[in-house]
Amino acid sequence: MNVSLNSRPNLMAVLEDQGYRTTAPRRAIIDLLERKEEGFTAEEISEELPTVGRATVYRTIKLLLKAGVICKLSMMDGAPMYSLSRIEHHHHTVCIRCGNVGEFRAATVERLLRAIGGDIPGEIVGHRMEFYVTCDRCLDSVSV
Amino acid sequence: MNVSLNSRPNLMAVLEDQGYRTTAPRRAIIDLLERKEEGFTAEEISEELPTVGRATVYRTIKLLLKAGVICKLSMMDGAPMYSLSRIEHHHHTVCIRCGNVGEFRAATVERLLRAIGGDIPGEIVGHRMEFYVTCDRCLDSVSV
DNA sequence: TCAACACTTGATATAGCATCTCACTACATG
DNA sequence: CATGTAGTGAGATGCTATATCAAGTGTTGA
Repeated sequence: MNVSLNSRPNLMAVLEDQGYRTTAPRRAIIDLLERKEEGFTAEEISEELPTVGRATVYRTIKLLLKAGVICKLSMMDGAPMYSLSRIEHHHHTVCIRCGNVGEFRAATVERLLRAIGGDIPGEIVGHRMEFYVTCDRCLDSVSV
Repeated sequence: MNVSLNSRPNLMAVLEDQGYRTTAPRRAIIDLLERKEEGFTAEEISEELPTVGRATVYRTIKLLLKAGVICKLSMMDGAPMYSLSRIEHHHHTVCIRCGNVGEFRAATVERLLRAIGGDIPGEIVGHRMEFYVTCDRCLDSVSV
């Protein structure tokens, strides 16, 4: 099913709502992102759009991050990558073989966070949680 | 066995066990780390030991990381920092005001990980989990 | 003991990700 | 459609970290 495409916000509209202008470079970047099914790196976007300056790529990514419509996450070795957000508050799985990014929203996680709040001294102001996996597709390609 | 009296391992001994030589620069770095109560950055170590080359600082940190006696973690903005490991498998709290790093090992977390294993397609090979807090000390200093 | 060899080191260059600078461009509003 | 300003690109710069490589230094074995 193709729910994912429909459930994605219109990224350009999100930026417009924040008072940012619609410009050709931003549109090019966003069009590219909206066609991506997987996670992506900033450098990859920059390479695929040679006419757009790197600074603009990073600037636009930053705007989208602040708007909350994309997420920044890390590969297991710390290399940064980005991914479109499909659901409100979620966490990520990153395949260490193919780089494919998944999202999940387990109620268990939310319960955990509340439970841990009591164990931790001080006030929790944020968290980071990522799971590194070998995805089913990659598991198949290994065993076959 | 290289179990020291307090719960921290003897870092130099850990490296020796892996076949690495005891050298003056390594000893200097490790002595400094063992006196640190809080998290630290590589650059900070390098500045406090001007006679030791940066490369050696990073190399030694990497060895200790591989040996599992220190952890690499991220501040909320992604800036890297390191911390001595005191307990086997744990997670971190990082104070966003003072940078103090805490460790905790909540049984809840381990249960969560197992529970999530079922929800996630593919095979989990690792994870990253950090909590950003304002620690009690900093909360006090704000309210006083 | 000591020489030989392999491990280590430091200075420097380089890599990867990201931001800053600043003159120039082009969007949106009056 | 002129104007003010947000936005842009080229290139410099910053930061964390690693690669290179000649020179230095632990350890081993005779």
